[in-house]
Amino acid sequence: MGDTISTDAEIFIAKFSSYVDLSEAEIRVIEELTRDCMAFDENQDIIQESEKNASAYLLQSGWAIRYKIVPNGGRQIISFLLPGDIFGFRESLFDLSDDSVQALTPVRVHRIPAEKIADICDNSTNLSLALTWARAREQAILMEHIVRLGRRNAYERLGHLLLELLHRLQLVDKAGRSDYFLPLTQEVLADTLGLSIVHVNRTLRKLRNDRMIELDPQTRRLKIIDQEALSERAGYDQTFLDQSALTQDCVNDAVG
Amino acid sequence: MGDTISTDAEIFIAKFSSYVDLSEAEIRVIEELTRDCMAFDENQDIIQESEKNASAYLLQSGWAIRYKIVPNGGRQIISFLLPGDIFGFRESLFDLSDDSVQALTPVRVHRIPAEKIADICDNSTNLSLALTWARAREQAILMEHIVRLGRRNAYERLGHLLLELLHRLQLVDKAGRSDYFLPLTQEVLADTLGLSIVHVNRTLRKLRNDRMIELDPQTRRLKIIDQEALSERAGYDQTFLDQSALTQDCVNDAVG
DNA sequence: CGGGTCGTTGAGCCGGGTCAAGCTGGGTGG
DNA sequence: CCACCCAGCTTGACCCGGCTCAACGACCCG
Repeated sequence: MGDTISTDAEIFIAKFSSYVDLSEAEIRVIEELTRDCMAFDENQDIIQESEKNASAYLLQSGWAIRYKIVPNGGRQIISFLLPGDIFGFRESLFDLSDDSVQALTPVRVHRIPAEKIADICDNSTNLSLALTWARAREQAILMEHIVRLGRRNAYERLGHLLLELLHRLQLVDKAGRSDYFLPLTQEVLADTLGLSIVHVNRTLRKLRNDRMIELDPQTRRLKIIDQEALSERAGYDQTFLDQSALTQDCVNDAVG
Repeated sequence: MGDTISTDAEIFIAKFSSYVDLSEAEIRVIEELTRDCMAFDENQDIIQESEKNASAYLLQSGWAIRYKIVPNGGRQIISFLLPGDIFGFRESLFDLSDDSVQALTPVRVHRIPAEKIADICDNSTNLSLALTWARAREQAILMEHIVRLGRRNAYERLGHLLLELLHRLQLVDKAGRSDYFLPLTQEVLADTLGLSIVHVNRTLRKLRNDRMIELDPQTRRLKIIDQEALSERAGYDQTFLDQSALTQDCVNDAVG
């Protein structure tokens, strides 16, 4: 993550620009939104369970997770929040949302009060569309996670997740061609994939032995050696992430 | 489902009314939207994989599933679509959405072209909010499904799902106090819960033996004998479905 | 130097999968 | 009206992927 970003707005401008043409004014709006910023430490909660908080957040840097605790004490990680992601809007609609968002690494976010969101959406179809698109994409990722949990074995789950993270990070320029910084403990992987820590450990070993990945537990650098082979083996199809798949036709239809 | 609905609009009006106050004009919009209607037979696809179709659907009657096929031939059911549900909007944003929607029973839907959606949202904050809320709720259900698959055993998964369906059906007046018509084969349950057919069968038997449920495979009538006990046993908390949890504060914030 | 967090490995067990067979009831054609 | 078929349900026997328990190792930090 040693890249240099001149302003915090850049990552969001780049992300949105890949599927809509932003005007000068819209770019200025984004720059204003990203002017002030909140920092969270590792393991600190960003949104607490049952917090009534009508605002959204732009994730500037670092990794976060959305998770729920089940009655018997277990934790299920629902999704990863990566730089460039937007979150927290849905929660604001419910009095009680029983999921929480927590920083996995030091994190920087930009908070957007709900009234500002409404204001922005009213005044810019492009930005309104961007928000709609971000939510649609988030939903596609959740659906893929359901398939991963329901119909894949441990080896496939791990391979599939590692590929998804690679591609999501690449879209925001936070990964190399085949490697990235993976700040996850084996416990976090286990709680994401519905597996035990021990089995995650053994499955990672298998992936290493098969020369699918290289992972240095010290530096936390993950390298996917053969994306093609791993995609095949894990049943990975990155269609669900493609933002280029948004056609201008659809855009026009959707905004009327 | 022998209830009498004077017009198709009623179910949606009732649903939306539970968290926003609809104006006369908005009610007329809904009535117009539900004027014409498409019918699908059992097992017929409503939205095909990779269909580029910029429209949304209101589900009037019947059950449908959203699912994906995995490379090795398995099927994962991602969600159930019940009367009163809205679907198909997200798909319209992507060129390729790799999930499909299929009727489980005979189904009636109202199709809404994308430009009409945009038009409606522009002219009614209430209806725009309703759409936003419906999406948020759908996402909450997906998240709960992830927890179910990742951190619960077969017994809990089944119990949890049967309770969720009861409560969702009750909200649209399609279930009794503790029983409903469940048009699902054990294969459908298996593909939803990430289990094998055989194990679903045995687990249903356990639920019956424990006097948690009664289920007649012929009539397909399911009765949940002790909701309290089953909720406890399955770790079920219906918070994630509560629409009353939408506070007026939030509404005001969200629409600015 | 001691404690804490995370990773690693072995041994044994069990929840749930697989395979295979039989059952049941409704639908269809002769 | 019966014979057959077929989809869905049921049950038994066996197996295996993944879990649990337990111990140990490696590193970091105070």
